[in-house]
Amino acid sequence: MVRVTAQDVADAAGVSLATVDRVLNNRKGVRESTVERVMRAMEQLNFERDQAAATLARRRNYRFTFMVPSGETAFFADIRAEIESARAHFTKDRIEINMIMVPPLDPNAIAQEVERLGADIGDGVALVAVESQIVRDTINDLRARGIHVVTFISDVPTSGRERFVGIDNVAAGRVAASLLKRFVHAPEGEIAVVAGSGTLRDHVERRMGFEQVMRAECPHLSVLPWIEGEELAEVVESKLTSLLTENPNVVGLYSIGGGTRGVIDALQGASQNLRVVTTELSAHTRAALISGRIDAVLVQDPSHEVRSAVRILKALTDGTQINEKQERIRIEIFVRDNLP
Amino acid sequence: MVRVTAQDVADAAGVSLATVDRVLNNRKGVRESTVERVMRAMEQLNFERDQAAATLARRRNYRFTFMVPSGETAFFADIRAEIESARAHFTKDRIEINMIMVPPLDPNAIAQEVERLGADIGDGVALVAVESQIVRDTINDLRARGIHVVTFISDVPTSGRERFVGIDNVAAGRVAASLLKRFVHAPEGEIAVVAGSGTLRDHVERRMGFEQVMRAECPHLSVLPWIEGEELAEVVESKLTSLLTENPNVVGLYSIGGGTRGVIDALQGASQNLRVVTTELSAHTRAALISGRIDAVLVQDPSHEVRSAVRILKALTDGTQINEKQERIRIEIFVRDNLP
DNA sequence: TATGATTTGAGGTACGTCAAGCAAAAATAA
DNA sequence: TTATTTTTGCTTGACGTACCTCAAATCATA
Repeated sequence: MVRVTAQDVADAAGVSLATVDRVLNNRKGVRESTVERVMRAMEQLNFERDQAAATLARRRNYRFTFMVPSGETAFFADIRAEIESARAHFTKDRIEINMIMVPPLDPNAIAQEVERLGADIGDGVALVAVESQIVRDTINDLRARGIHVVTFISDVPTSGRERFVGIDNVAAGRVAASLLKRFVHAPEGEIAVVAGSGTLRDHVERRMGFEQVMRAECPHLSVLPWIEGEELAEVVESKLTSLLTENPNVVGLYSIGGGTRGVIDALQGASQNLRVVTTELSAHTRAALISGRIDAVLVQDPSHEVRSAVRILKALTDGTQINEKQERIRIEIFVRDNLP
Repeated sequence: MVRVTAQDVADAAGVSLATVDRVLNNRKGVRESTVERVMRAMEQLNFERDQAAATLARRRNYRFTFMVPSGETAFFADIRAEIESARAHFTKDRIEINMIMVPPLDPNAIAQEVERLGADIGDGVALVAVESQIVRDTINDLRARGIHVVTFISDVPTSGRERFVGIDNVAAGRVAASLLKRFVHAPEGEIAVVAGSGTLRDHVERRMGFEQVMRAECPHLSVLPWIEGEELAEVVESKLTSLLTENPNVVGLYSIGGGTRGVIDALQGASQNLRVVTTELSAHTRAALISGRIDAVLVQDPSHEVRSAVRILKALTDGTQINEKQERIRIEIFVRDNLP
């Protein structure tokens, strides 16, 4: 197996190495017809520039910034830990990762941080987006400056972000409904929903998906007005406790995210016939899965998401292809027996 | 961020670059005390050799061989396709992948192929192991020759293989039981199990896990003697059809692997109260999930497994660390709504 | 045809490591 | 002490690409 080098391309195209180099790095001063000739040669020889050698020669360090909410949910704590660990891991690939914490759910904070960082923001940004015009504008400004942007966990599809790294949250909601539909044996009853925040697109979408399926396929189950827990365990617990007292016929529960600990605490005295699906894989949900108090947990793997965001940002700055299969973020279903 | 180079280490240790290089590639001719001094310097400076530059300089091509069964199950067809795709994908990292097909379930064939290949087998091997002394010996011989070995999909833990790339199959069986336990609403009934082959350790383990949970937690469900389908759709279909006719009270079904198409065909006329968990994500299982004829599919991601095996073999030959989180192969649960 | 602008070639240096060979220094043996 | 072996330093040339300069060739325009 012999690698095709830029020199080979030069020979094939009948030009010098310097010209191939100019084409490769689209420097100016090459006639259009020559560019095409070189391109053809590259295709024919199936030339792939050696990225390792290139970054070596370039003395290039990739610099990416992660902007994540400073909130205290278990999930974002995980995310931050994974970013730290990725920072260490990726130095060997000359990738420098910068983590910026921003107050959660605050579009202005994102915009301000981006402004404050200026050029220090590096070659690319991964940010947990909040649905807002300010964020859209910020993203578009970054793109206009040639900085790559991926949204992360929570998307703003209508912005110029190049990619979204995360799960399809509508589908996640549908999965939750689909599971509860199968888990709940009662011929009729109520379903409780503990919502997280309504500002992040992800939670809204999950609820949408959940209700779609419930409405369409579970006429025997009625979804109660959802509880807003503000992602705070204490709030969740007290609200859920009173809901369960007031509605003795709750047979299913979906916790959309944030404050899951409160859900588990509130379930202490609940009926054994109450089937539960939550999000977040923490010590609490693990214990509850093992004890059988909850039935399934729907998760996105933070470790995978961080790695994926880094790889995608690198591919974007290198202008190389993205391996779709590798970057597919799964909606993972954990039951007691496939806990990692 | 400045990279620490071998030259920096040399300066810190008060030796020349050449000596650092000797230590780095454990060449002989360096006094023990000097080796230690260099090592200390490397630790202090937190030196990480630049693998990219190293492979570039070494003019090294990694060569790995995948030995996979030539069988016709959808799963192994997928695996082979993924290996092909990995072969293309990894050339840019100077990794050459060789795929050898061996007759399924035949330990001698594996041994013979290894012998036939000789040194052509390259730097490492990934093989779908069959439980057998011959295979154990073959693996140990390879290791003795300094060739790295990982088992793949199906393990032989008592051999000298350095890693197993695949899922915990006992756990997979437990998951299946755990799901069926929740899916089945009937107060009592029978559970049918369609087994694959008994020679591959993976299927045996899945059955173990399944029966563990069923026995311990589902006294109201009795597991019927399992059907041996020999991984052939036709055989599975006919055997399962007669089983369902003879046992009208079958309320749950677990298909362990191989010939899943036959399962689906046999289910055509079955009771709507029959809950079904299978393996393998194919066009057939997809369609059946969507139609609701089956409830869940348990899968291991072939694409991930192949990439993981390659990365692990590379890390082993480089002597670098393995990123455990990245290499965790998931027991994936697919329902209708999280299909990729 | 002369002029200037654009395009191309040639060549060098660098990136961090590997892999040699040879000479010098140090340690060990006689 | 001298001879021998072992250890170390020094140097050089790759690997494939980037990036720069300078000169030569080609082209367009007046």
